[in-house]
Amino acid sequence: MLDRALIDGLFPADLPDPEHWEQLYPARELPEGARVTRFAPSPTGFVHIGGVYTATIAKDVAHHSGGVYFVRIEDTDQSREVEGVAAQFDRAFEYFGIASDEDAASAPWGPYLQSKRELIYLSYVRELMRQGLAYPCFCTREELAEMTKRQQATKIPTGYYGSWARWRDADPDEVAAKLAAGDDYVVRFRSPGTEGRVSFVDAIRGRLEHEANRNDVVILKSVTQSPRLPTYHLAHAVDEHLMRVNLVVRGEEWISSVPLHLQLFAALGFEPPTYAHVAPLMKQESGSRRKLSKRKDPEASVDFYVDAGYPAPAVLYYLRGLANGRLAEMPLAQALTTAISLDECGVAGPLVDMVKLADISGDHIATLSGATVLDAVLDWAADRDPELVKVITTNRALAERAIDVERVGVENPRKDLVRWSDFRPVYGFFFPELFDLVSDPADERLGGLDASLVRKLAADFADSYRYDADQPTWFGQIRDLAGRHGFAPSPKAYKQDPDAYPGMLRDAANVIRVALTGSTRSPDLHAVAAALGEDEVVRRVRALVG
RNA sequence: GUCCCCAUCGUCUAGCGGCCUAGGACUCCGCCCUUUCAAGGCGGCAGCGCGGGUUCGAAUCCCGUUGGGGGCACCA
Repeated sequence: MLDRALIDGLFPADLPDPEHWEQLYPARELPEGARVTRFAPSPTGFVHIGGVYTATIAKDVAHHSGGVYFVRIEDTDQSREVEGVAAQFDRAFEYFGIASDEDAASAPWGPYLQSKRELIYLSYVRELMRQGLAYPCFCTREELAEMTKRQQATKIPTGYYGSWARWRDADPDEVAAKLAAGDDYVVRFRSPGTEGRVSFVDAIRGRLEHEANRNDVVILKSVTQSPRLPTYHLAHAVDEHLMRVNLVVRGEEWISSVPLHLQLFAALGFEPPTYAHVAPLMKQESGSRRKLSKRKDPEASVDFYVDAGYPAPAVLYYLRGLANGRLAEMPLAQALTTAISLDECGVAGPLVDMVKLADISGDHIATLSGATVLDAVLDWAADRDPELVKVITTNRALAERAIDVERVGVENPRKDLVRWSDFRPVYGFFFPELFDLVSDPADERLGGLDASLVRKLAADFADSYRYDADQPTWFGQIRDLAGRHGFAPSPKAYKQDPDAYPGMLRDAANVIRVALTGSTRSPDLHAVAAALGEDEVVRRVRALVG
């Protein structure tokens, strides 16, 4: 056992004892059964959609149990830290409704940034060392790498344990000498056991069993760093305890660490939290599947959803459905307020399905009022498409007429908007400033009709065009036009003798549609013509005449 | 290498020993509605990885196997 004075000499003289922190951070006064959960992202400048998924579950469970959810930034690896992430986090968390319930100004359990908790960790590391439950290790990274290589070569478990634990029971004099010489070191946890198995109950998976931890893991990083920070493992135990977390919702990749964490909680004299390990979001890749990757998959980042303008409720609804299949069967509004249940969470690791998300999103937008959609589009476009913002605001009345086509006063609104970024390609044609005239009669959107026929058709339409408020009368013009130019009077007639006609009514109507909208898919033509006005309709169709 | 987790239509899933000739949703396909594009309605294709048990009876329980995923860092 190391000399107490020697140990204390490694830490600031005025470092408080654990008792100090215990008193500083009171137990939370919450109703029976209340869950205190947390979301603990590391500030790498990237918010993973899987983080939103896990945080949504954590926050939901906390709130439905009368408890609290908070965000704690895990910035113990300063080398990975990225500038300006705080603002980025705030935006993303706000957008997806996973912002923290409390912060250092509103609650006494902070700081919520691990790098600001240095002294707390140090108190506990010193305490562990005083009790002989932790010790300094002077192995260099090179020595450690060499050790791992030898272990792999002899096919024995890798790690710092047993006879491989060079400094675990080193001669105190040797340790003192190294320390006196100012050698660099880390502090390792003295793992109590190398044998047996541990068993614990996971709130999602039920009883889990695992080989006990045998490794003397690093709990405090190199002394050359400032601030001198702990590893995740120690910070986890200390923070969950002091911040009075009683339910840890985290990714499945942590299951293997539970035996270690349980040892740490025991060594520290803490009550361990309940764990809930969530299955990771997956991505299909040529036959097999893998975890959604930050590097390879754009849809792994929340920015992808925000930038494309997927409405947050749609994304959240999709994610909640992934967590609890039962919620996917409910209407969106209900699913968003119904509690997620941990024991109903899937354990397999679902593939994120962008097609399904698109369906959900389209359905959701279809339920929104035109004004709501417009406001959301404006909001989305604010710093992404200034031109669109300008056009919409200067033509607000037209924009409203456009968005209301087949949305207001119909039983089944059309679902042509999946993301806010769709507004421009889908509704942009309503605005002359955003519309490119279709002037090539051989344009492929025209469906391969003979160019001279297209010209004649367009000229005839433009010459005879008259706006009529009555839809059947208005559309009658196109029907008559088609008839005059030899198009089949009915689909049936066309099918009987395709060679006798240039096409069907739909083909003729398509020419007008493309001329007016630039697309083969558009809202009802009569409504479009009404919104555009007679002059603009004629101008667009005449462009095709050449 | 070793430890752990997982396994129902292409995808998300329901199913927790007989209500299962396996239900729903998305995709896809067909039909209907429609003077045009959508939307909508109806219908269809498609699944319990494999092998052993247990049981009167297994998608459901057990074992094995295969396949997939993850951990084994002074990253979280």
